[in-house]
Amino acid sequence: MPNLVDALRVDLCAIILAVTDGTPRILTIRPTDARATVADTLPWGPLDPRTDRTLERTLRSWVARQSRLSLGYVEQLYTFDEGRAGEGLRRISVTYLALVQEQAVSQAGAGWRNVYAFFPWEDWREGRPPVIDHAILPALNTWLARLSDCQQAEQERERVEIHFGVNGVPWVPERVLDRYELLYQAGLIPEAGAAPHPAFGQAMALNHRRVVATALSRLRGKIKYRPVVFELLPPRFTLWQLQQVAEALTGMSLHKQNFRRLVEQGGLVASTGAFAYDTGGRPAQLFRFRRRVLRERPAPGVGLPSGVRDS
Amino acid sequence: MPNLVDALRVDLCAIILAVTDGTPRILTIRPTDARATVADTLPWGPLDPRTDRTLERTLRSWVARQSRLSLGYVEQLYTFDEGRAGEGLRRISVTYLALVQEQAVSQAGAGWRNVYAFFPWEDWREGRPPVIDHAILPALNTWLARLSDCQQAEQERERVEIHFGVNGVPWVPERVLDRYELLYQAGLIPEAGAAPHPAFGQAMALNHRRVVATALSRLRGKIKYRPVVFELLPPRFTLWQLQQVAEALTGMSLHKQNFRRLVEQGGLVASTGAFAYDTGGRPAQLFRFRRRVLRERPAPGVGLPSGVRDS
DNA sequence: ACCCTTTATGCTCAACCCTAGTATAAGTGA
DNA sequence: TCACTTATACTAGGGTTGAGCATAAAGGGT
Repeated sequence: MPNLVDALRVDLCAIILAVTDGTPRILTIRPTDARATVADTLPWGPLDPRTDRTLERTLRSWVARQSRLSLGYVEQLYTFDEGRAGEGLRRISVTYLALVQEQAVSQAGAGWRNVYAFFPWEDWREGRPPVIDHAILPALNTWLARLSDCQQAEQERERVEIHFGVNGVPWVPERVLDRYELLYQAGLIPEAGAAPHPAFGQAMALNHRRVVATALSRLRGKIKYRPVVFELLPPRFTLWQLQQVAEALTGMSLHKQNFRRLVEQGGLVASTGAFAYDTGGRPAQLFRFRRRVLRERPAPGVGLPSGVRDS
Repeated sequence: MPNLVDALRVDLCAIILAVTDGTPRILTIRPTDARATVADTLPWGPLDPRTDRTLERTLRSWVARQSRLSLGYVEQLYTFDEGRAGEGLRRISVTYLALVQEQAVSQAGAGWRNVYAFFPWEDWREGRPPVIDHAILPALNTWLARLSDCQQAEQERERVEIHFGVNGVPWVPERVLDRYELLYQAGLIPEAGAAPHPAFGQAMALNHRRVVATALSRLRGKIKYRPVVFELLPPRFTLWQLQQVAEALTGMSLHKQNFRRLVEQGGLVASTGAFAYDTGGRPAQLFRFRRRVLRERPAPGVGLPSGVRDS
């Protein structure tokens, strides 16, 4: 039996998400390597198998070291096999998703980046992004046309339809990862180091863009049955703030009155009695998250996006 | 910087699930170690970082070696930190969930075990399992009573209520893992090697029972928005077979007529024109899964259990 | 004071879906 | 034939959702 404990490293990688002013942002680290055009990375670091206590704790400490952030809500996302790097080192990376309220980061190189800069086709809040019809679908179609195997081409065409909402297929926000992988297989995702493409989004180092896609997929799914949005909000918030966060994550606009009815009748929030006066119009009640809802309802979440836009 | 590539091993672990005659079963391996009362394990094996190509491929080959099964549908489940074993070896295990149709396994030691033998409190198909009120809640209550810190006791009491459906809180099938962890923390889960407890279920080796709990949680959640059940069925099936599989997984009985309407109107199945005559009554149409539903609906799944029982 | 703009919030109607049944169809075996 | 079993059709009532109209309450300008 070969020696299995050599040439193997486990890395921990964090995607830290916040929503400010209706923009979902992730924390990135710009490597201080001044040589080439280095792409941003997510905060990450290796596990020391002898001294580190748990995976999550190690992750937190790497994040603290690289960004001085202390994380609250954290969940494990996915474990990627990175294959063998140059000198034969096998890398496995375990990724985590953290939700925080955006805060200034003083650490050099660390900063917040708009998620939709990496996935321009995912933001439907202003309607179907033109980039889909102008750039993405044409590129996918030429890729399909070049496929020689007819049967496979048909299958891939179906994937395009399903994931990008063509021919009457509805757009499904959660399919972020499927869309990313489709574009990747079609050779349309610029590699790290390449110039950012206005239609296909900014690059990141390593496979970090895939990690972000995984996170967004998971989050868009989870928001519907778990009250995770509240991790991104201050303790007291207006319903409009809540809605903006939900919209920022799902990339969809929601009907304001119905959203209000949903969260209020759903018992997700309770009024604090206080008001916010800086709304520009009538003052808005300040609400707080009602933890008790967890007892009352099986799957409390904020309304699923039906693609409706506020007038 | 310390040498990080020593004393670390990544294991791959599979939970392989099938449903036969309304019983959900998992594939277990009985170690051939004849010494002590060895508990069953799931199929697993270490990753060889130098020769193995991908995590999933390695997993498949371990399963094939230990049970001669060849897996179809496989998804990654969770990555566990197993801590340091005796001699300082740090173990990480990446677990996968596979869905198959049950088939005979000839390999020595391999066999199928009823999932609910490990989690007797999770099967509500015959109504609320008596074991909850007779054994589990009393044991949890004495545990709560012993907690000294009053505030923590209140929090833990709330967890019990939420997860076990006390005081009008609805029973939520997906919370399998939460319930397992609660019982574990309360010291009520027998360790591997202990005699199986009729109320708290059979033991498994290592943390494998936690892995199974994780899998069941995931599956019960996923069944509602993804057509995963069909992986467990033959290509042609009756609606009653389909319902039995759904019930076996969720642990809930469903209203037959409504279930039929749901899957039929939902476009999940299509009639094949053939009939099954061995039903004991009127012959039943044979259906097949309608793959095209993936195009039409955002989240096609089989109806959520509302705890209704067929008369 | 009055009007206009802005945002928050209340309310309604119709379409749709789900729940819990009742009723009927089509086999089997006595 | 009847009794029994399972499959399948249909329906009445309640709840939820989608979409829009209407009103409330602030600020600013005149």
